[in-house]
Amino acid sequence: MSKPSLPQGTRDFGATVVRKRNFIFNTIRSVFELYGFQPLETPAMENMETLMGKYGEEGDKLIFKILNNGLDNQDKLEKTKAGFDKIMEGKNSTAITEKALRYDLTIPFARYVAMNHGQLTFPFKRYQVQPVWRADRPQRGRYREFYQCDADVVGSKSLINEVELTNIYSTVFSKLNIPVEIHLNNRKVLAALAEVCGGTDKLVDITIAIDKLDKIGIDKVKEELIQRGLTETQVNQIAAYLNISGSNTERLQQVNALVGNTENGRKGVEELQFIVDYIAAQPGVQPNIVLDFTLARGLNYYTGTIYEIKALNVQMGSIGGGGRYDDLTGLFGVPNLPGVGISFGVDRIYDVMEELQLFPEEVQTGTQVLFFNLGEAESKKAFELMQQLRSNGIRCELFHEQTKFDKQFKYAEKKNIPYAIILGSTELQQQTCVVRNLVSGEQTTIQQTELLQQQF
RNA sequence: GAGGUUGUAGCUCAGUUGGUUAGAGCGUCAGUUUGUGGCACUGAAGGCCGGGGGUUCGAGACCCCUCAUCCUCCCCA
Repeated sequence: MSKPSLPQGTRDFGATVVRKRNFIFNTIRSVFELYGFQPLETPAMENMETLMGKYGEEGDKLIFKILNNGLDNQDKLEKTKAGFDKIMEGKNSTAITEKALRYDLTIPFARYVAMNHGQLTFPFKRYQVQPVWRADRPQRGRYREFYQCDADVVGSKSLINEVELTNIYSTVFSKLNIPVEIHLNNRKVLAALAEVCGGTDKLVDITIAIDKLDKIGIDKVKEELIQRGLTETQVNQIAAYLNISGSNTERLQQVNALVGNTENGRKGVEELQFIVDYIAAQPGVQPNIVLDFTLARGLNYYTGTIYEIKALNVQMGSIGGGGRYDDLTGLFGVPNLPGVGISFGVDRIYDVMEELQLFPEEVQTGTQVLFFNLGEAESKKAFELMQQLRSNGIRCELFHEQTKFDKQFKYAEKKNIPYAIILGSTELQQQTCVVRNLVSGEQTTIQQTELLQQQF
């Protein structure tokens, strides 16, 4: 028997980690609720055809497929073999696999909306916090099983939704104490850039290349653009676009000068302007918005605003992203339902908070009070008192067996329990107990009847 | 899918040009005379050196294969 192990890219979470993760989840959920979003949960697995073709060619490869049961059924041998041949050609076959693990939360959401659009009240605002799976190669900040926290609004074209989502990002990260930049762009601006230089068919090539700007630098981007078949004049135009800098207002002016003469460019600029102005006018703390025209994002269903969250002071990929899509449910036969959504990458947020040491210490308090076990009659009394404290909402436990003080103290210390209640033969007789603060070392003897009034 | 890194005690790692019985720190457990922890001291347990094959009188070390791991690219959260 070899040592037990975990599938690549998956993790166990111990008590400490779960508490920290829950702190993040609870913060995000509470903010979603604050903005009027409602919870939704969908199954871990979806039908293959629901997922395939939605994430681009690369995406399809990264979907975890589930092998059908009963492939050893001799009656279906021919069918199974034919199906396997198709798989070998890189195609899919429902004879071999008809289910797959959820790859993100947006497509299952779209599927849900398409299935239930008759019953839903629009605009429909939902949030969803569940794990997703990708057959990616794991590395720093990347796992094969990880959680996403999504919030989407469908059935509304209003840019106020974008403003709301921006504020959700800002509120969550300020509650978590993570300094971030909220990068904003608009697909229409990118489309306009392609129109102005290179033609619309070069849109994908251009976006892939310029998305890498901060990683590989301007010269390499230029190289890549040439490789992707753009002329030198076009590359220079794009370089001018990438050179846009200054305040958000200045950036908008510059981009407008470059692409504002096209319909797409005009609209994209207008939309970004709306969001920036709307937020600037709101009271309270201002979200840290950065207009970033190099931002592209892979998912090809985005059509308008796109978001990406960059944590400051740490080397980490984006910790959140999202965007607007004109017609997500169209893929599932329900056209004309526009929407916009955002996503939080909890696992990366966790890593960032760990690195910057941002978790509050209170997160780790489990048991508040440990009752010492000092004998049969003593522990019976302690048990009784413990139950009373519990009914008052105090988290406590009784040491499982009678043993010397040393062991019981050390147990409390290991588990970070702040209070010990000592009830030995003397206390039993006098109907008292000793309450000891394990952090300060102070202790007092009180009547057992006073215990419920004690502050922990 | 392409390239690289590292696999030795529960954890972090030493281990010399190949040479007796493979080490340290931390952790675990027990004790320092049985009602007050954190410190200190003493002691113990714990290893098919990732797995398989090869070279050699002799392999933790060298060679081949394999598995796992972490990282980079691609892509993404």
